[in-house]
Amino acid sequence: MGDHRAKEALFDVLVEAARALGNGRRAELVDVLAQGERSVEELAVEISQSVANTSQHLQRLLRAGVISSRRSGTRIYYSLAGPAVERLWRALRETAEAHAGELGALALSYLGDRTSLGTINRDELQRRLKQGDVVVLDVRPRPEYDAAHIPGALSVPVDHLKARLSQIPEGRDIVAYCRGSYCVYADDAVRELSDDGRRAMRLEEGFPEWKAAGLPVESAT
Amino acid sequence: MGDHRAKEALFDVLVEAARALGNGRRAELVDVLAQGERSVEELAVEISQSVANTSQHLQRLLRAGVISSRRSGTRIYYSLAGPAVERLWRALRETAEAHAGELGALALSYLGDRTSLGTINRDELQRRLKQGDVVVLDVRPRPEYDAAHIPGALSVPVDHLKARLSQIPEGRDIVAYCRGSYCVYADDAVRELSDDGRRAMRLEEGFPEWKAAGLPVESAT
DNA sequence: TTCTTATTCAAGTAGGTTCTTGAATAACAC
DNA sequence: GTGTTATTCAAGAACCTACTTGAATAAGAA
Repeated sequence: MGDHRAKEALFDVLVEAARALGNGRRAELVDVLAQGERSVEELAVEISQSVANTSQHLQRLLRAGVISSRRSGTRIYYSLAGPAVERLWRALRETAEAHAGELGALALSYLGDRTSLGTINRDELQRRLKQGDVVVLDVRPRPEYDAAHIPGALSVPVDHLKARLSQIPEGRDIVAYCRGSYCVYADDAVRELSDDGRRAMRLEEGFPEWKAAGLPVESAT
Repeated sequence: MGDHRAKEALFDVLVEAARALGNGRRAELVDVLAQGERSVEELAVEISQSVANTSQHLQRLLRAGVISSRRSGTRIYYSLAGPAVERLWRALRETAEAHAGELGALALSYLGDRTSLGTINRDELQRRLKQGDVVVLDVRPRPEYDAAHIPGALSVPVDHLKARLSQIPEGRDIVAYCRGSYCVYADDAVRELSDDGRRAMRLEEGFPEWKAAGLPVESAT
């Protein structure tokens, strides 16, 4: 038994990644980085924080081994450190879901009422993609589409959707997807498409889950 | 887009479980509870903290949905809230391992030099158990063995090992297991058994991983 | 070189966390 | 009822965190 000092030190280190993820803004950063690498300024915009604050959060995540960075000219690009981090972030969301607690009410107030939205899961989408009777829209911001997307998906960031409605092929069902179940972009897109009289539904989860399931992925060279 | 207040609130809640796990003492509690339910006082002893402090940590974990409690007479027993928590705790350890960083040095100082210890993995242990050419020792504290253990394992808590050396069947290899890779009990047992001239090795991971892999489990009564 | 842009650093303030101590409950035995 | 044991609550001291502001680097362009 003995050395409880060394044991404490060991567990204090094991827990560093949890401390890093234990902040809403840093969790938002990880959720965005799960889509692909991004620069500091882009990330600051995504999480609605100052660049200085975002930089400090990123450094905390970096020290904890949750993300890694590379320099390209004057910009620094951050990305998730590896698949263990993706599993960690997923397990965290699942733990929160299992707890229910306030989560339901908060999700409702952020995501709105989802009961009327049609959904489709990964396996079925994959089948219908093979049959070719479906149009897939990637409604995430453009840099995330460029980093990687579902093969054949069209990039239509949700804030450009209204202007580009006419360019979306007709005669087939539309499936919109975004970052994951806590992302509103696909919901908003499905509502807008439905209002326009199109048959639209959202992919149940998001791109990271598609990729993690080992399904095919395409990226802009 | 729209309501970044509601988004912040949502992520703040998603992250509650990470904050709860983001403390070495609470992580130790989770590591013990992964073996089975325990009372407050038992847990306080395990993590070398006062009962009042342990109680406060437990309540924090409870509020975050990481553990659950049941009362039995004058005692309150805590246990992990569900399988998502086990995955969370595992992903956290894996993230720390992938980062390396200080972890290596700290693990060495707490666990000692492991290079000379023989190990065996789950699959091989299961095969040798079927052949019956191996003695399995559960060297965790007794309440953890009582909660659940590998079928056929003998309970020999590591601090009783010296006194019970003579009771361990001879002529077969010995495999000791405990809580997991960051638990020293099996290491200490293997060293002691080797010093006594027995052929001994440790199970690579611990009981929770055995159980999570869907392998058979046995419990007292 | 100087200018520009992206990022990081440093210092300060408001608020949160951890552990301690001693008192308060809650269930049970007598 | 009283006494006993297990657990929780409350208040306080030392320390850590999150965000702000303004200055400092570092790479590249002119």
